[in-house]
Amino acid sequence: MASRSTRTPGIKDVAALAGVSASTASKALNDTGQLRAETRERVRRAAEQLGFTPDSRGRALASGRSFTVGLITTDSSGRFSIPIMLGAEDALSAGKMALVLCDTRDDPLREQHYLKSLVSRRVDGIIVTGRRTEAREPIDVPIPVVYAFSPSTDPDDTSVIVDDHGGAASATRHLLSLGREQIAHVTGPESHLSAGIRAAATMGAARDAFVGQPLYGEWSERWGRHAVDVLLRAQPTVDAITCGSDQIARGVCDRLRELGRSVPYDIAVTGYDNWSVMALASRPPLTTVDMELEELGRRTANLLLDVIAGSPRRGQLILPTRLITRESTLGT
Amino acid sequence: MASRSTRTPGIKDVAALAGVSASTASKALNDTGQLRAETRERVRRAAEQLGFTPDSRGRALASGRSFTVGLITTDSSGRFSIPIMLGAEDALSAGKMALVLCDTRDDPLREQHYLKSLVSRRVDGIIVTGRRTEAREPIDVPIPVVYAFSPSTDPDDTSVIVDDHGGAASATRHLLSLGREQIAHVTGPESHLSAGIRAAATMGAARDAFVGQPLYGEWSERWGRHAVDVLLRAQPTVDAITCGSDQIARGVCDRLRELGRSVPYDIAVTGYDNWSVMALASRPPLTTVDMELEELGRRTANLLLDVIAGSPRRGQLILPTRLITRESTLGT
DNA sequence: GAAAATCCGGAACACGTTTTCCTGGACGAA
DNA sequence: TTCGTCCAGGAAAACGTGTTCCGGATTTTC
Repeated sequence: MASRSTRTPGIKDVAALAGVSASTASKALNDTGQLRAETRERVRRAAEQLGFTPDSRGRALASGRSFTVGLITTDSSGRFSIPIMLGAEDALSAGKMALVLCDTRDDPLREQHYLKSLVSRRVDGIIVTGRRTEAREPIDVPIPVVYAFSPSTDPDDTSVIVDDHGGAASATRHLLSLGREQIAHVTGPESHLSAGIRAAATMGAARDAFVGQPLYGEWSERWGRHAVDVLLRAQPTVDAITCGSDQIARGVCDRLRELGRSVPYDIAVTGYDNWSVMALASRPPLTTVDMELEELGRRTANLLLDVIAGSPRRGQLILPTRLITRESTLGT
Repeated sequence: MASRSTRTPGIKDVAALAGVSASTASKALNDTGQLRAETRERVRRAAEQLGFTPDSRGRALASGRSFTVGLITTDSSGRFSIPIMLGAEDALSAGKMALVLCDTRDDPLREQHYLKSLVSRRVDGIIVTGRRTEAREPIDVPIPVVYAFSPSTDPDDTSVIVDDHGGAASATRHLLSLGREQIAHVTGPESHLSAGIRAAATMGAARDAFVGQPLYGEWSERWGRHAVDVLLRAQPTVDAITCGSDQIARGVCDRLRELGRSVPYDIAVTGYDNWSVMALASRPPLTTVDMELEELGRRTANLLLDVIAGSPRRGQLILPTRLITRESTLGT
């Protein structure tokens, strides 16, 4: 009875079983065209009986779209790319789109290779993301592109980025609202854009309450611990420390505890990133700024879908952060 | 001169420019068939001039393959899935395959949805991975499948897993070789397969040197800290602690330091996972077991490629771990 | 110089679907 | 009865590539 071997059934098999033509079967299954309800139902039953699944390669060819988008990340082992990726994947799968993953490992050659591959697959769009907030060179492809987290250097490109300034400012305002009057800032390398922006935002929001200069170092717990020593020597009366990352903040908390300073009663501490393994494991748990990267990924994907659908939205979309308050800044 | 608008050029455009037929152009570009070298070169130049990129949808349709594999993960935010994913992507991209990402978020409904989508895309194969080492129900698709990290409950399926027993044993043997004579074990929930296996392996390798019973708790720094108190009360002369995870080990180290016990001189400590943010940030840095998950991802992908190519390799492939020695077990 | 072998390239088809166009029939209205 | 309208469904083209087959052209061989 099996026509050939047990090949996966095509629409023609369904059509044959239902006693109609392939085109009629297509219309029946896609709820298009003019068909009798009875015919539609018959085709539908035939499809179910055969376990028919439409071959999207054929569909892609016919529709001119591939229902696939590519995600190019320079470094997906980084903890920023991953939530973005997941958010994008979530939003895309809701729209029946698939996401193909391309990790360039920061290698321009690999990036070229992936771009060719994506163009060759006639991907409907591309999301480009990076591990730093610095703007990056745009990619050159005849396909809609949206940049996430790292914007394109071309302001006419579509980019979705985090409001780093607002995030840092919100942490500082939170400390001010708790009555803190001497706020210091410990962060990563001065050469990193995000470190500079967060430092500037902190100083801007703290105004007279800011003490000393931002302490630039590296994104590590060790630097956080060391910075405490430096800071207390210069500013012994400091009552709050905002940090450029949760790692630094955790180091700061550890060192303060070792020195017998109570967090938050003597000194309040804030982090940045809401990286749960740091923010929650810290003693005490950290008040921190969540960049809502998964939401950023979702928004990026939806923006890309809009562009694909024909309504391009140029320029930078700046998404707000969210302040998560925990014990490291409890009110006194 | 442009035939229509600035459409992306097809092979027919290349053929027209080179003054040959489409089929000849195909042969020229794929180094197949019988063509004069001069013709080949002419076509090649035409392709380059037009910036021609073959449409892989057409190729997929014609070849019956999609050059795509799906990766189903129950939870890609987990830190185990990510390196596996990256390794797989790396191995696949070398073989001109693309990886489409499906994060089920542990929702059976989403899993079904993704499976349908992958089947519909006529994916060449599927990699299934999970965040626990427990075996999982196999998926039912007419497509080659390889399971990574979480094997299939069907022993005839192809699975690639970590040698958890060997990993834990290697850490213990390492401690024995350093002359440690009273080894304890602190790990996660007893209900977790990996916790049980690692505990059994530790006891088996330590033999008489094992003291007390494995301490089961949770995979957290807090439990590690607490376990130290429990352990020192019962076994005050313990000189080595193997932990079921780096998080636990970090907590253990922290608490020991607070109690004035030196790691490694008084008590040596080992972790598990080589999760850099824990293992390197710990004081002191942790000797730990690296499951080499990226390599596991690569092996999985290559195995899948083999299956796709027609040489199925059934059963479980158990990959070795690697012991990374750091200061937490320095020789005395 | 003719037959055979070799080389080159084109035409046609296959892949699976969607879509456009078209036909045959049913039905209603004049 | 006849014409027009509408509906259900079929035939064919289109998407872009790879592959198979075949004929014409060129070279080789006797």
